Amino acid sequence: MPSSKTTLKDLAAHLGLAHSTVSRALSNHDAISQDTKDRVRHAARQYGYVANSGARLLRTGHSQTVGLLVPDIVNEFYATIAKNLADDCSQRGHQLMLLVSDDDPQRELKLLQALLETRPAGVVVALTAVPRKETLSHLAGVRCIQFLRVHAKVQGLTVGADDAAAARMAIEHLLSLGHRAIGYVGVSEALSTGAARLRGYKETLEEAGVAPDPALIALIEPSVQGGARAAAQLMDRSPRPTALFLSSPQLALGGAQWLNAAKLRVPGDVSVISYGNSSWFDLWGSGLTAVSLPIQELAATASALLFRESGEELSGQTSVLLAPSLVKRGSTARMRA
Amino acid sequence: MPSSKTTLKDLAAHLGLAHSTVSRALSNHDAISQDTKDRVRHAARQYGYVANSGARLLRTGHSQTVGLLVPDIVNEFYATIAKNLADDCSQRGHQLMLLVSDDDPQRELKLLQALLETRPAGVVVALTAVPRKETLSHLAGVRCIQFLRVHAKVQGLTVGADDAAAARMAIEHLLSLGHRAIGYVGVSEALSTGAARLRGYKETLEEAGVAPDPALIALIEPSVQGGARAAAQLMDRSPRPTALFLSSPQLALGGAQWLNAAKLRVPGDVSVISYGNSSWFDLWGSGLTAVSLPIQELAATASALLFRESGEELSGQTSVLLAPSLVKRGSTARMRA
DNA sequence: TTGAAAGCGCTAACAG
DNA sequence: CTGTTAGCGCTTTCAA
Repeated sequence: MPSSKTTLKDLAAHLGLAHSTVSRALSNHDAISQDTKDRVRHAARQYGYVANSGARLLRTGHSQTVGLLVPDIVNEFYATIAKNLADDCSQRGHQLMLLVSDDDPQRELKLLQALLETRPAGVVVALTAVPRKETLSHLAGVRCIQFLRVHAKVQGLTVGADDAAAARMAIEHLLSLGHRAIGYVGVSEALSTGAARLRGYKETLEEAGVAPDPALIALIEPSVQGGARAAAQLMDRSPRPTALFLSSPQLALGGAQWLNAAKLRVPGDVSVISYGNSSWFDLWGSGLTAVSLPIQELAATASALLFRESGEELSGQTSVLLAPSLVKRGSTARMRA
Repeated sequence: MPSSKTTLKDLAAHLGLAHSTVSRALSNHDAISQDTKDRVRHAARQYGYVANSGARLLRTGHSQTVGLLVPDIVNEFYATIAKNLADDCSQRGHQLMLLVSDDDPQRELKLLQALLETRPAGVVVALTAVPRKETLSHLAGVRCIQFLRVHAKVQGLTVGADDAAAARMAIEHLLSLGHRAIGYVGVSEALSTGAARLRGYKETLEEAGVAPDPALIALIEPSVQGGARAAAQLMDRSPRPTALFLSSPQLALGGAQWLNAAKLRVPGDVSVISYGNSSWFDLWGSGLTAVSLPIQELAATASALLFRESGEELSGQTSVLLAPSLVKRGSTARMRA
């Protein structure tokens, strides 16, 4: 009669063993005879024994739980890190707790508190722009990897993309095609990613002798709707920008939808370049030129760092910054005279 | 000195209270004075007290953990149910454990076993095509909602789309445009979804007096690469099919990429219709016609059912089947004479 | 190679 | 309204 109510003691009683012996057999302890292990495992299977992780946690003081805190799991970036973490967890016998903050600092705090109750082995986080103070202090007590978004106040390792370099790459590409009136659609500077991209945009323009025009900069929440609204705002001006840098895949999606709806021709009426990767980038028109992130590699790196042996110490505050690359497709072209 | 090593007893000692009183204060028990609650909460905050969920689980016998078992979290369907579940969990003070099977039955079993160790409140699953027997028996002991994919052997509620009706809708659309040689790209019949869609395809053709041609049916693993390969296989035949039904968004992505690469014109050379929803469907060419799922509604329903009060009993084996709808875009056209 | 025993931190029944 | 007490199931010494 299989039942998850069976305990170690039940098994032990059935087998005429001490429950400590059963425990050792199940955890494959050296000092247990193969015969005993076999008998125990058979009985466990027969009874449908399922260990109680609570008892283990209580005894050992820590769990095999790993947390992943992200603003949005539908976003391909975060889904990819989730996939990688899940893979590594299942290989190593860890569990993955998913915390979705929806970019709400209060919710983020609540989720993190609940995670800490499990005494997790570690956590990978992409924090909200302005986290609660308690969130930060909670994070100080855990092994923590920051993914993409980086807060200076959080210690631990950091895995991200070189966002400033990415923006620079995008703008240099547009400049090389003769564009000067380049619109920027981005997210709040409160986000490390938003700040870095905007900085890259401005600096690159300035170095080329083009003064950044505040009217060509639209900062907005990182949603599809936001992208559409920002594109509308920029393209409805006159004179129009001749090129657009959409600084995230979400924003790019909204922008692309709006451009389609507005019947603007790309790159005829406006060149468009995006940041990031999405499956649809090579499907839209003649392809959407983009500065691509090594997203898979970023995710794999974050996961590997989380699970690294404490032997291979990296200095207290280390950051891995991966370089983006330009993928030219059909949406950018030389500016018409 | 905040530290998550502080226990209830520490707090109690500091406050000169019994630890049971502290416990009650923290869980907002009725029979505790407001003053005591305030003092306790203040002290807890001050000491950075974090409860030990293991001790609670050990004592109560159940956790607030909810599991989500899916084959692939990058897939938008599953990411959406994850988002919905995460939302509801955080509202109700539950935790979300993410189990990604990668469509591997053995891994699926391992993940489920680990989940059961937490004595979860429930689980939402999209099982592999042929799960291990133990997986099924484990599921019998938990509150379980099947999402999209349905196994007859698993009891509990079921939330899915009417896949047969969806395929029928797609094929009827193509038939009405004059197509007869309609290729089908789908997944294994071992999956309930794969079987239902193929059945809808065949039956609809037969009812229209068209004998399904086995050479026009490509069953393949549900990946982007699979979609590309299947499209190639079907379109390289001669005579070519004049229309293609791509029976999942993943397959559609692969198919679209292959058609682009092969420089086939859509709908000029071939009409294409897909199943499901993806952000890029209206961005590809003049738009990809699709039979759309109420994906958000499905996810919300599954989550709501999981959290339903046991009061609102639904009969033992109930299934919610939501209807798809046809979204006409530019990729389907009347067959050329 | 196995057994005996202690105790992790919490909740809840019972007592006051 | 608060205190006392027992015990959840497990791991891990220490003994044998």
